[in-house]
Amino acid sequence: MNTLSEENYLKAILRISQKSDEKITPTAIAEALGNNAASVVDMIRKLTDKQLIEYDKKKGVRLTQQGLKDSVLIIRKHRLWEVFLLEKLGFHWDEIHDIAEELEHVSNTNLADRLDQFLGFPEYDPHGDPIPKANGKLPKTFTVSLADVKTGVTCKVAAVRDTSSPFLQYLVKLGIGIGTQVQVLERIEFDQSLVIRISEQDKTTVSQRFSESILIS
Amino acid sequence: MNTLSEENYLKAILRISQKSDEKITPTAIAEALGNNAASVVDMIRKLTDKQLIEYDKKKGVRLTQQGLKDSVLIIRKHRLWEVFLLEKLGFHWDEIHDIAEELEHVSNTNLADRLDQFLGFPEYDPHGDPIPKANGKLPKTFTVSLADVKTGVTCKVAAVRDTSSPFLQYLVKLGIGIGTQVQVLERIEFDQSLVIRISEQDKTTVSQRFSESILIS
DNA sequence: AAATAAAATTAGGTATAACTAATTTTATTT
DNA sequence: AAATAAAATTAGTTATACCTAATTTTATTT
Repeated sequence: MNTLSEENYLKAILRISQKSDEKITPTAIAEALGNNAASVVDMIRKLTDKQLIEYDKKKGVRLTQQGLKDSVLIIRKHRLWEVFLLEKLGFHWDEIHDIAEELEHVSNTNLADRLDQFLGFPEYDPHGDPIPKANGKLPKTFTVSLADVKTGVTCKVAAVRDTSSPFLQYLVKLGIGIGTQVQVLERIEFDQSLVIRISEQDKTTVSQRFSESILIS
Repeated sequence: MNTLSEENYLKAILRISQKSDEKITPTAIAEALGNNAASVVDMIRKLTDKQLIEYDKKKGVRLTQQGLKDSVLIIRKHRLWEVFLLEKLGFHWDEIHDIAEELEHVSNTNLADRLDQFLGFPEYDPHGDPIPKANGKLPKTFTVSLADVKTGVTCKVAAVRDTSSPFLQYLVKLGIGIGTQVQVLERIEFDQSLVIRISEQDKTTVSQRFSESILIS
């Protein structure tokens, strides 16, 4: 079994690898976890010894088969618990991430599968992220962000790239949730901010960083 | 906030205080947690500094108001999660304790109350133990054990004092659950074992240790 | 290619929470 | 009351997982 820290490293490595295809450096992991790079080097050694990752200066950090399996399970549990917290317990969008960060480490073998069944085998979590199946397979993921949508086009919010409270609270304030229709009205060249229409509401302007955090379908 | 270890100590202290009125010694805590007495002395200092307990060689260890509040909340979470695991996820009687040991440490402020509501404000957990209310109050507890029942009397199983897998699996095998009718047919003087009738079944003999672990109403 | 900057690594240190072994204190026998 | 046993405590050690500071390696400029 893996410790809490080990699990958090595995999860971070998986998330980084999903975000881009660049090689995963100790610095990137340090940044993702808010840890010192020296600590990361320690943990890389530990995870390598446990055969959960492989590390090569040229290729960076890679998950082994076992490491991938373990980290996908953590993500699976995280997202299932998020569905549970929102749908069953009535928590708000911006509260569930932090609680799921703790719940994901509860370690019983059957827990994820039973929870999955109890929830009716959901495919996406409340942020639109795909929930890995029991066999490790992922439903299809959305990768086009609102920032890449052409002017005039109307699309639907499919997922969010940022699960932090401030971001999600801002979305609530704007009236944006998963499935909300958004039309891109104008792109301001100066700073790539977007003028958008959210469902039937008045126009709003949002920053580039904001539009990059919204994935659409 | 309290660490995982601190929480486990608080919980152990509460449980010991509920079991008997004798003073709580470092040795008793060490035994309950399976730790070395020296470790317990360290932790007593820490919890005293945090004003969660008071320690006096004469009076032993006592929970302060805050310590009591914290430890009751842990027990509350533990027992609520047990109900969830059994009723909602379909885990068996003997599986839920260990999972709840992990779940009880998840720390969101509203989690226990929301879970409580979701479960319909249950009063007892699947082992018959009373679930502390949000205000810290306990439903009435059963304290008479099967070992104290007079010969000939029929009673109902209200709770179990032991939540270990082997014990619970034995209960399942015998056909005993919370609410099961049990009649005491004979008490063997030699070793205080009991001959009992479980609902309508044939007679069985059970040991003293066994009958002491069953609380009745 | 040399100089500089950035990244990775090593060395050594800290806090937590456990441990063993030795000692002191308290309780129980004789 | 002295002897013995048990309990509590202290002193010192270990593993985990982090840290800072210094050094080495690698990458980027000039």
